[in-house]
Amino acid sequence: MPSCWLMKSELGAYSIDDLRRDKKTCWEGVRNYRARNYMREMKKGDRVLFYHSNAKPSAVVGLARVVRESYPDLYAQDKKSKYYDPRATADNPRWFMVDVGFERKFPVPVSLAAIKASPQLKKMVLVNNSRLSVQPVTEREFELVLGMAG
DNA sequence: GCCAACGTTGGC
DNA sequence: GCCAACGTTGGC
Repeated sequence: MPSCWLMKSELGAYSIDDLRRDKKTCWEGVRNYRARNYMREMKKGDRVLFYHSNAKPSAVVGLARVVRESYPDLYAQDKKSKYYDPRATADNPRWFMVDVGFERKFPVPVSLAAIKASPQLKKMVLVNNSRLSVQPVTEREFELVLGMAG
């Protein structure tokens, strides 16, 4: 059984509509070790809740799927990139990314407020560590969120 | 290795 | 725009 994850994107940076248009995208720019480590655990076919942060309201807005397993994030070695990190080298890329493909957009987003209000979702990482941009989701949590999306 | 200072994330 | 929570950096 594939694992489940939640990945955040700032609404203004890259939205579910952008992913629907692009069909798939590389998830560059993650510069947090925990988030990076989770991406390295991802397997092709894993399911992803796509979350908009800095949105009104912030919400899970759709589904994506891992279509390529982790590989070096070369933006870290590109001086012109805003994701440039001088410590990243060809020998030790330091940062990694995955590719995710569009699956579907929810007709009704599942807001953070709704998730917080659900007693069954109290243990979601999203509720307890609001800053982690890539996080694991249990099978049950995943299904519950899907159910709330109608 | 501790911890203060600083920067970033992200909800509100 | 504010600020709490968290992560990172760097002096000692």
